[in-house]
Amino acid sequence: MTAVTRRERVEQKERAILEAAAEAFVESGYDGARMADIAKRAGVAEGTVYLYFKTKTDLMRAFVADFWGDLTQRAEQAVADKGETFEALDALAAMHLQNLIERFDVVELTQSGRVRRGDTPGNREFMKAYVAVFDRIWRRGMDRSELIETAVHWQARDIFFGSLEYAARTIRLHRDRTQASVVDNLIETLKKRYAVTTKEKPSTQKSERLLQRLEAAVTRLENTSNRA
Amino acid sequence: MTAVTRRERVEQKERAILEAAAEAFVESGYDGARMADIAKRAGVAEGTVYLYFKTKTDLMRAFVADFWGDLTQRAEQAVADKGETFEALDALAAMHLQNLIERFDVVELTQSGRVRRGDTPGNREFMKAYVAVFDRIWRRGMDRSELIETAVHWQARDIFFGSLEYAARTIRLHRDRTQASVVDNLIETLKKRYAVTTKEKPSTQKSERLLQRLEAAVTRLENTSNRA
Amino acid sequence: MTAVTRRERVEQKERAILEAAAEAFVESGYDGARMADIAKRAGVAEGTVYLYFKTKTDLMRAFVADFWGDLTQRAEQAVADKGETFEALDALAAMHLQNLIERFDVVELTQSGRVRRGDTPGNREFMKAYVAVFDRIWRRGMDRSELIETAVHWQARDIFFGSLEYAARTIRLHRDRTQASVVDNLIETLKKRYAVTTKEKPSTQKSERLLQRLEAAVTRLENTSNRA
Amino acid sequence: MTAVTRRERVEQKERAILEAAAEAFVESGYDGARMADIAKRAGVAEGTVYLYFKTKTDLMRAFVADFWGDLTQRAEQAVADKGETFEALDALAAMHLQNLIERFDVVELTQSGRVRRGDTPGNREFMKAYVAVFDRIWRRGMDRSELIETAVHWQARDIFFGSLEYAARTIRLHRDRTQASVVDNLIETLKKRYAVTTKEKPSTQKSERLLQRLEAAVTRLENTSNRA
DNA sequence: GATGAATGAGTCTTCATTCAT
DNA sequence: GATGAATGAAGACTCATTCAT
Repeated sequence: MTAVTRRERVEQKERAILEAAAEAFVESGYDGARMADIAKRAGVAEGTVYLYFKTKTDLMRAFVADFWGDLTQRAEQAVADKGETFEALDALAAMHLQNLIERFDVVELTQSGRVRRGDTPGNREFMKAYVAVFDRIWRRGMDRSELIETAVHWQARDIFFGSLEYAARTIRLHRDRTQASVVDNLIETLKKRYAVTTKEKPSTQKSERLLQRLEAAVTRLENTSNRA
Repeated sequence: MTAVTRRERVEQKERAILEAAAEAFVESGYDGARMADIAKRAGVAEGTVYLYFKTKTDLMRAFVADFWGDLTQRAEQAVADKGETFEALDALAAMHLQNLIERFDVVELTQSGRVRRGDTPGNREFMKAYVAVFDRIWRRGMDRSELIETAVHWQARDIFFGSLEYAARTIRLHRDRTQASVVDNLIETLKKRYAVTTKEKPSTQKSERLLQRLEAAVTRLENTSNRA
Repeated sequence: MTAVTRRERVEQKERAILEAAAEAFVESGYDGARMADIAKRAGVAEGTVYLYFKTKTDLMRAFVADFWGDLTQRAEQAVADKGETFEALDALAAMHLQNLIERFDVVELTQSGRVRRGDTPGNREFMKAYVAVFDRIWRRGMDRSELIETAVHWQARDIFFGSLEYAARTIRLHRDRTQASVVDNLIETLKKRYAVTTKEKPSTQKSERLLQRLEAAVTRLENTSNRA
Repeated sequence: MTAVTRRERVEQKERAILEAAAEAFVESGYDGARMADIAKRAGVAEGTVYLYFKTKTDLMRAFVADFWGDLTQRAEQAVADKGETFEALDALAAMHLQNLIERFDVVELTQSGRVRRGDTPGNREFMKAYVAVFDRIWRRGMDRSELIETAVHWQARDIFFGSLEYAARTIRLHRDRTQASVVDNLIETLKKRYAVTTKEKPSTQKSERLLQRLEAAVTRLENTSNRA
């Protein structure tokens, strides 16, 4: 009944395995998960799993890709209709925090650089796509001059994702902390730091820009001498 | 020179094993690490490891405790002589980021709540002691009215540690980003959000700081070129 | 010839493992036997053994059950067509002694209540089924009045099995002793003690019966006072 | 205080180890017993055990020898003052059964031909000395013509020891069976088979014996009820 | 003689992967 | 394509025995 064409049937089975893998990996981590268990959960024979995924590592990779792809899509939707920069960031933050909390295990499993032996070189790729959602908002904010000119893109990004991730961790332990307050505070903080206030004196801005250039130069110097 | 009393020798061996374990765990994670390998690295027989640590899990536990204890101590020292709140936070941030970058693997391994199967219930305990260093600074800042009254302690903490952690991750991938700039930006951000404003022009402070860095960088350059 | 259906092949392999285990256990005892060795003897890989028996203990259990089941069956057959009590006992004794001598190691291994660590709780169960063969003969002998009324069932049983077991042990050491002579002597002894002789004066019988009742009463008394 | 001469101190330590070994072996069997545990129980260092016994096997051997030596001595004492053959056998049987029941684990451990790997080739030797007590009685019985001329020595011995051993096993499981009744029945059986009949009414003897037991039981009862 | 820390060979067991059906 | 029985390498842990102090 469900699925008729050969192609559909294949995809359906692949999906089943992937979902089974997700469960197993999240429950027990990469090493803890058993292929036999995954097969059973997916309702297929052990050997069958290997028809779809060459190795356990491969299955892990696929699972991670799948997960982040899904997340990215959701993030993009959440942001789609937001016009103003901080409004969009607010929406993204809310969505992200929600995702982090809901699927914390996966995120953790996924991004811990080296999911120990499931060596998934390329995990980062999927996360990049996700992070790109933020980047787009930010760039547009700069274009629209809703963000101060001296804002350093990646620094803001670190604060954005870093804070949320950490918050997700603590929120799980302290159920009295609300997601909303975390998001509000983060946005407020970013605003205070990066939003363009019309009152700001241009002269300040100018010297600030100069400082910024100096900063870049010094950083380059530091790196140069460090490497030497 | 190399230990004489029985007690010293025992402690020395325990330390050797712990260090070997650290290496192995960091390199390969809990599951990936091999007891045989740890023993070899420590220069003892396999069975000997079990004289000091009842099980692999136990060894992991000891390693984690050891690591965080050390980190905490270092953080406390770094902060000890700092009076003003943001000065102290600056020092702590610098130290923390340094630690994170240097021993990123361990931190990751350690704090990913569930190092899968090495189940180290109580890891959080060690981190708590570490986080307490921040808490003390913050509370004093409130007492001294250097922080705005509406500041929410834990939110600030999330931003502080979250940003640094995330930054550590990205810095490892983008060598052109400096630790100093990350710290500067974070402190600046926190100030903008939580500092009680005293009219003082912030740019002055900042440029001063930059001058210091510039001086240091140039000095290094001079040394480098002298050597070449 | 050598099995065709899947089911047959599986059973064949299980049997092979069980037989290999029997050999190993008998040769070296529970602790002495090596799973690797059993696997090799059975012509399968080490892991395969674990597909059929969850653990070494489990394998031991199966082996013991198997062995006694087989023995019981053989004993029942041997006795099947014997009518008169002592004739049946003779057949059983011959069969039992034969079994004991042939598979002495197993019996010893098996019944030494505590095969140390192969802890086979329930071994006794299998032996019970075996002993039941004797019991049936004895009860019928009582019913048919071929045994004196005062005969105590379990005492006779102890002599029967005890003598044979011990004899099996000594026969193995002194090859000049024949099984037949042992069985003959045992049956003769039991006859002298428990067979109904028509010549016996009724008066004697009567007093004997009285003594028997007294005996029972005393035994009860002894137990009572012991327990108190 | 206890033990002064060097020799005494040594023997005392050896005894301590032997006793510790006995405990361990009986509790856990040969393979189950740990040398470290034995050392601890004996209150000496692990290495010390090896100063007294070359190997674990050796220790086992010594323990077995010790055990049977003691048993033999007790059996000889029990029999010492008995004149008539069956009287002596009765005493020996009672003593033996008592021993078997009390120290069943050891006997089992000891005599199970191959205490698996503790390979004690020579265990039999110790048992031989024990069995010799029976042999002496029997031979004297033949000399005195208290036993029929056709009696086969070893067959009688098998029945004697075999029955008692088996009975010991069952008695442990059925506490309502008394040792006395087992011994009585065994002696009665042997008499019926091997005693030279002297017309004397056996019932008399038996009833006499029963009277003794009755008296003893009643006495115990009296004491019991007094206490209550 | 005594100690007990150190050794390392030897065990059971697991599990990713293969392959005959 | 699917199955699942079979494989066997690998790993944590134990414990009799040794030996430097």
